[in-house]
Amino acid sequence: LELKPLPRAFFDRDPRRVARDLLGKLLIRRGPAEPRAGRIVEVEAYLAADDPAAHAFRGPTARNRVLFGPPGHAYVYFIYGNHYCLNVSCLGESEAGCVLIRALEPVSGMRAMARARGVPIAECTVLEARPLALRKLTSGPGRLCDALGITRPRDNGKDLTARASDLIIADDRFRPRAIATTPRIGIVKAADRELRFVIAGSEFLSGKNPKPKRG
DNA sequence: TTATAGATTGCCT
DNA sequence: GGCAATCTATAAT
Repeated sequence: LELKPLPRAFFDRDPRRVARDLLGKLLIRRGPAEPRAGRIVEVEAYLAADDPAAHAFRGPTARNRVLFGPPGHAYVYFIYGNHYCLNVSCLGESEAGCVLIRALEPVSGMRAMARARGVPIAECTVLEARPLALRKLTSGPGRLCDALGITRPRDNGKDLTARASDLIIADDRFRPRAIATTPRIGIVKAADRELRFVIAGSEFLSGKNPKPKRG
């Protein structure tokens, strides 16, 4: 995958617009071996201003300082004592919006993903078992970080738009047919706002039985 | 200084 | 469907 990262200007926009436009893009972990990559099928926007659910809502802290820096950088945080989640910062220093990457459709490096996730590799290579098995790799914000080896110590603050970065988001010209919106998942504050965006009908959304509304 | 809730997941019944 | 795991940021003492 010899794709260029998305430019910084892509992320220097309202998080809702960035979120919608990130659907269909590729999240790529480069390394010495085959790249691990997945197509973004589910995201959530966090607005910071007037968004009590956003980590940036109460201003900058040691944990969220990346959000108050330039756009296009990785904000990785640790949650529930077990999992990392990946966000991309949007807008500049004065507006700390971001987009949470919640699910990918595996595209490349599935063997390495399976290894990283502790899923039997055979399950991901036997054709019949694939759809179900592949869901275990990157369908969920914690899972996709596991699969791509994304951690806070390693990746927080990383510039996702840098050519030399080992973690980038790229456009391979894929365009989603239909996009749906729903309320964000797993939050209680501002739970009514429809800031979750998914590729309608994708088999790789988070959750057990995803049924997004049309939007 | 101590308590609690959290942008989750996987295993249990 | 229910709940434990397991750490940390933030609230409460």
